[in-house]
Amino acid sequence: MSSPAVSSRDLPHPACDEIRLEGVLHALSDPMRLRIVRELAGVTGELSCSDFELPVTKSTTTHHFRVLRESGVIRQVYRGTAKMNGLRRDELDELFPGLMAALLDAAARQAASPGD
Amino acid sequence: MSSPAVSSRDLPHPACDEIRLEGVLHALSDPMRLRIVRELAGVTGELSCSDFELPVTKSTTTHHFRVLRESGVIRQVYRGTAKMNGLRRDELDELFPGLMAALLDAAARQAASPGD
DNA sequence: ACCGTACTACGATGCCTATCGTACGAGTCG
DNA sequence: CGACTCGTACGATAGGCATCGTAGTACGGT
Repeated sequence: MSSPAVSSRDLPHPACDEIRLEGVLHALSDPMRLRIVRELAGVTGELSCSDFELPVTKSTTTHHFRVLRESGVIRQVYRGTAKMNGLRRDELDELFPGLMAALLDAAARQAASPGD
Repeated sequence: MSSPAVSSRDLPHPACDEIRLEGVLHALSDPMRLRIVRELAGVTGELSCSDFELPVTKSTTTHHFRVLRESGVIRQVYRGTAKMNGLRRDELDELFPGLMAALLDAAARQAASPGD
């Protein structure tokens, strides 16, 4: 099968009105998580956790994805053995218009700056 | 005297190219500091540390202002016994265009939302 | 010189968190 | 069923941090 069905085990996500700006900023203030979010923003579909090549162990990776999900930045769903991740872009844009765009642009600028 | 001179004791500030996005986000991910920044953004001039009425002790207030300064979000200068604080808005705008505007707008929306 | 105000320095405390390793559960494929 | 992959859970560890209280420094005014 090329596209396994969504598994029954689903994960808790905060509702839109439970997403706190402080939580989002805290989630993005970690270099590893900012990197994950930038990568997610750069593709159209979803990415599995193992699509990321991060310089940390799998346990730590799991931890970072959970922080992102619990802060409301990403949405996660099981598809087979894989756990697919997607930015909650639409919801965040409605909650905080222009914020994600400005953040992603800022991250891109910093990554392109000579100091990097 | 209505406007005492700037004191000789000056404080270390990061240069523009030393300001890290992660550091700025971390600084703003604390409710107390976000509140300080929002207040600073709402006035034209500078504010002394004691102009803020925060529900923490002065030691803790000092700590928060230092975090904001060391992350590059605010500029601090002694004027007499007072320590004046101002947003580094121009520099941040050049570094990360639109970021502060989006952040302040997001904070304002959250503060105006029913959940608050 | 003295006092009061504004802010700091330092130590303590309790909590949070980024990281790891190992052991385990869920699903897919042979 | 059995092997393999993906991701989780749990415990440990080390470091960071928000908070406080107390003692101290710098400056301005009397």
